[in-house]
Amino acid sequence: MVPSGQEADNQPLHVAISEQLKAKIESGKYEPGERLPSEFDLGEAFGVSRTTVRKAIANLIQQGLVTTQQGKGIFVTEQHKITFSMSNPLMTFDAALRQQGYQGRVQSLRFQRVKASPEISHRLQLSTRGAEVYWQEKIIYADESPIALDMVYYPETIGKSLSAQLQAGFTYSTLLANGIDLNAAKVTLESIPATYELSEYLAVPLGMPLLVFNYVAYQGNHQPIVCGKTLSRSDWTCYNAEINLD
Amino acid sequence: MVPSGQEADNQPLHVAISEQLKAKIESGKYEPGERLPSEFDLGEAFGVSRTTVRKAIANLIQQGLVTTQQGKGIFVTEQHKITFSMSNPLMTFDAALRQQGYQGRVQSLRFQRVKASPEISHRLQLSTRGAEVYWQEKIIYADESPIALDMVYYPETIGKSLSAQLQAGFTYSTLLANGIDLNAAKVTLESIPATYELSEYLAVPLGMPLLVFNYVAYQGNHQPIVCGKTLSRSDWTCYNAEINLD
DNA sequence: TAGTGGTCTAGACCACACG
DNA sequence: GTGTGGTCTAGACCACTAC
Repeated sequence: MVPSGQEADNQPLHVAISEQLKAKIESGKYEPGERLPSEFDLGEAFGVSRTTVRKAIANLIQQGLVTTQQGKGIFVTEQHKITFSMSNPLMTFDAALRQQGYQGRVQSLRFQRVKASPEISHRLQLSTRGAEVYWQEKIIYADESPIALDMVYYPETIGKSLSAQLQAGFTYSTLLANGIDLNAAKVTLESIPATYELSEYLAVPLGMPLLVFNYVAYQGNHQPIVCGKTLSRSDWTCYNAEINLD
Repeated sequence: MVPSGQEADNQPLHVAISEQLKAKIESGKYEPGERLPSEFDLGEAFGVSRTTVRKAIANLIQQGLVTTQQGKGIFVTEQHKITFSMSNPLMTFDAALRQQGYQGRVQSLRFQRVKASPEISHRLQLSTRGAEVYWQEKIIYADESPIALDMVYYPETIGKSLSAQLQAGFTYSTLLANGIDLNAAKVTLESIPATYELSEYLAVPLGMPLLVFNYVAYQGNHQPIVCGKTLSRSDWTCYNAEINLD
């Protein structure tokens, strides 16, 4: 009883419906930003219950094709993509944003002195046991959209002396402006689905992919200056690199 | 009427339930690989309908914490993570797999001569219009798990002469074994949610994050030898790099 | 006030796994 | 056969948005 005749059979109804809607989105029949018919209307159009329509919409949300707004409707996702160079680790965020036509801004959620965990001690090569570090969490915005959550650890001396500036601006710019030149880094990149907590910070649906950029950055003399991780919305961000094995 | 007393209020029931289950998983009360109670039993335990339990389980699936198997049950996800070095682009897959204790294997889905698209022509720096290239799609396995889908384009001469070997093995190993030495690459890394098609190839739920490793690899003389993209399960894979700006 | 998506229920039937 | 997750229904109420 697939209504608007289509598709191979023995496919669940909600899949058939979401695939039909997906085709309309990808072919441009529903344009980015456009509102889809309401769940009720879609149910009537396809001859199914609202529950089934909602499952179909959930499929589209998981694929990042639409978002929903309570009281307003279902909207086709608009595309953005900002590329960050791995050759100048994360800290180029502000320059990269500016260069690609966005206004960058940070919102500091937390900036406090804490006892370094063994892992952080190791990454920052702190020799004294139980040394203190500064721990910052901040949200990075491109224009008005939150696109990344940055969790950073600074050695005590740096965090203390640059406290005010680090809370107001971007990490790399602040360090550079104070004569601290980073010229090496060890990084890893992976991806995780957004938890509830992260989905609220970054205004994404539960489970949406986030890129995790894990880094330790060093000064010329191999002294670690900062480490941390940047969790960024994968629908907004991309990393690139040029590799030479010579 | 939140049953097993807990949590702030005005949180949806399905969220409260999934967060409780999540806590039990992360604290180890449900161990990796272990089966959770059935949907029916969970519904009784929490005093909610099966629909609500299913929504809670869906939340956990989206966060990568559990997987379901029809007829069998709900199981806590087991953790794996294989790290690939970006300094030796994608092609080190087999060496990296072996080194980290997995048996690597490829399954070729397609290997055929096609007319190069403008994009591929550009990436491979093909001068003649409408040149032909070899297009390969293959699935990469770690032991018995599919972990990546590799889509590769080779210039005609290479694809033709190494046809049999490229279909049977890993790209980099095959090229190296034939005296083709890659020593530079341009790469980008991003992440996307799995579509239906990809979720079937890689045996993951719809929407699970996939890492997209996009690459063009060059021979010493700056000649592009191969380009393509590797879509890998983000729960299995991680990329790292060491960066020097000296 | 009307329309939208968000939550939740109770119940039905199906497909698959296992003994 | 029994138990499991997968699909689907019909209907209720709530929260939010807009007019």
